[in-house]
Amino acid sequence: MPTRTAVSEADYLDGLNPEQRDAVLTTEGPLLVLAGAGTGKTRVLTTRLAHIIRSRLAYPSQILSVTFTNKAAREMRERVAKLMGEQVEGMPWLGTFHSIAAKILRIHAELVGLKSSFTILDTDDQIRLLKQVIQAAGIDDKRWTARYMASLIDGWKNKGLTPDKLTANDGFAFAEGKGVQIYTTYQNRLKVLNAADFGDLLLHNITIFQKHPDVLAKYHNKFRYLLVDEYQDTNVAQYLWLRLLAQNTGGTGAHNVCCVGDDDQSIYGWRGAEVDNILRFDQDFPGAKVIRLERNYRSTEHILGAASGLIAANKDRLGKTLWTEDMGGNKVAVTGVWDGPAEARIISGDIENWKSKGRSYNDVAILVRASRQMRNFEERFIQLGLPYRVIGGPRFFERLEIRDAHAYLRVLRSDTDDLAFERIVNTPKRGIGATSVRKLQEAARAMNVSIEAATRTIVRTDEVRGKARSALRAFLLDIDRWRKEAEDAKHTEMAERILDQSGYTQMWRDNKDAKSQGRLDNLKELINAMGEFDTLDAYMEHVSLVMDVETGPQEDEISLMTLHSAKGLEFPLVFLPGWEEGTFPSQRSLDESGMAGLEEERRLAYVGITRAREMAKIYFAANRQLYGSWQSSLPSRFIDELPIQHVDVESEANQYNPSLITSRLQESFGRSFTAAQDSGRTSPGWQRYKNNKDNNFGRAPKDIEGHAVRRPAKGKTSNYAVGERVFHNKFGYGAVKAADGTKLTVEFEKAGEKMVLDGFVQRASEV
DNA sequence: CCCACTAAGCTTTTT
DNA sequence: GCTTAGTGGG
Repeated sequence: MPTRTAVSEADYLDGLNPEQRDAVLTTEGPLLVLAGAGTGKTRVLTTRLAHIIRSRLAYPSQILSVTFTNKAAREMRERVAKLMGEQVEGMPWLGTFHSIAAKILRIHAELVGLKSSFTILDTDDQIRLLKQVIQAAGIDDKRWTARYMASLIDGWKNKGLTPDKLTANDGFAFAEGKGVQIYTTYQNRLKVLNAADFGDLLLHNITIFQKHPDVLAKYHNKFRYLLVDEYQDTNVAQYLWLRLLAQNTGGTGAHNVCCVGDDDQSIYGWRGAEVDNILRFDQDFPGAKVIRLERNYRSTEHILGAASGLIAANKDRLGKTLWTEDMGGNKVAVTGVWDGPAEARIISGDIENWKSKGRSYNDVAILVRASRQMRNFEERFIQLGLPYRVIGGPRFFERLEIRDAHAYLRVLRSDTDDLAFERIVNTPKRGIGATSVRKLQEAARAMNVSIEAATRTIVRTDEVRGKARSALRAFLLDIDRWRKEAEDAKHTEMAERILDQSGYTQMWRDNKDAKSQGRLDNLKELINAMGEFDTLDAYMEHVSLVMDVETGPQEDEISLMTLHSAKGLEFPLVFLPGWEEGTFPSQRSLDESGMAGLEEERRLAYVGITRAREMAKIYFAANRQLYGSWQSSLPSRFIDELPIQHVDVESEANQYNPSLITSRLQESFGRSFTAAQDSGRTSPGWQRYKNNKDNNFGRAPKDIEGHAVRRPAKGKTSNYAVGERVFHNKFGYGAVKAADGTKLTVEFEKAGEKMVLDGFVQRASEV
């Protein structure tokens, strides 16, 4: 047992403000740290860990610290190590919810009917397995797709509901009343396969803790302190798991649990996160201390003021008042533009301007609501030759070729991994068709053995004939040989050999698709990634839980990402395009979740603005192309909610019809729009592009000047008369009710009354 | 077994 | 409008 020693000269506390210091030093009892954006949350977390260890309140191995992402866990580990110097032992219980749950489950797997060597299924495996279960149940698999059922089951697991707990719930309302049956069968299949999906990791932990108090007591004794990052993002299962562990830390009946989070940055409600968890903290842990970190070290007064004013419109929040000593600076700029391409032109121009002042591209981020909005920017950047990187998007380990390669490695490791075997038995094509595979599955079921075992039997009968039979025989021989060779050869060497000898790499070499070369490169990269681990087992555990790959050294590049991926990051200059009703707040979010959805969208807006250190620029377009067709759009309500004293409003010169936004914006801001210069055709990058006639950028400059087609004639009044019947691409047919310049009020037959620009309608008679 | 056509659907993302 | 998954014909 470590003994408590007073720390006289605690240099690691230097430079902390009073609240931060309080959060570090309040080690005993439940503590909620409400850490606003940019208030030094990670610093507090890591210093607190260092403090607990340095003061000998606990050994590193007695502290449980959970995060959501591997990135956060990695960062925390690195920063604690830095604070502690070299002599610190590792922190074995610092990791993501899932990696820690997996670690615990491997120890007690048999208590839930698994073996310690269980495999962790990814979403892809999960869906393929569910497909089989749904088909076996004789349910309409068009109406109840495997993907949909997987999301239902995930949802139940996120709520901590095992099949038996679900019956009291609404499990019968799905899949022709067989929702519970599907779920139960799926869970049984997982058990037979000795596998767990991501949701199971937590759920099995909860089951074990609830049914085996002796096991739980062991962890109570082990963990003296609990630390949770991003508490606002926890779902019910994570909450239950935590509650169970927190009941009795150090075996003393204490609740030494410290949760850190920000209710205003809860943006994952759609994947099961419960803001309620953080709002309710002091009820869950009576006597909890709450510390607010409100001093912001990131942004200027105006950025903070704009963000705070916006988030104040939310009702469900604990409330914080962020402040900064960084007074002055630029106001948040709000700019109206004509359409998406114009938005990309203007922002690109701004970025070139920034660069020409000696600042770097790395300082700049463009944060969008939905990834489809990235396209305009990418096209423009490519034209101008501006360097950029897209953050997020499809991840390395989720790629088809990587999953196939992993399936080969899984078969190498285990002769009972049915899902992996099925995946590669005919990849590359060996002439083993769906019929043959079905026979193998049926045989396996009948004999109650794995598919590989069933295959070994069946190739000696006449059940499978001809090419399929010889191919299966050859495949089994390959597998046997690989397993034998793997006893001596290095795992990277084996992987190369298997991919080669199975014909898998050849398959991609023969494929004429443009993506094939990239896939081959990825396979090489995979071997590299494997080389960083000593054994195949170590590598496989890593990939199943750490679905990301270390990013290499940074070039000087503009960052392009979604608002969601931007959480936790900061940039001197932040662009926030697409602030239009329907796009942001997202219509779908509003339709599906109503007021709660709107509040989450608003929190997303808050996250966006608070990423900026020096300058935040918001844009809205009058016209937006959605699902192929153009539609006119209105500025986001969030723009109206920005406090006027922190905002500057401007509009793209001669492009955004100011009368369209008068009602909303000029009233709120009480002033006219100033003009934003569209440097689209004068910027240095555009000059470069124009001078390089031979450039091969794919898109004709049509997009760059092409919007003129749609622009209503300037200074003219509308050609449409009141009462005239018109057609609109999105809203359909309607009658003109009023005309104000080029702005028409139309009563549409289906869509009701809308205000549209006359450039968007045609005479009904001319359609 | 492969390719070509059609239909559908279409935020956000981690593990 | 564009991608992806599923189907049907050759």
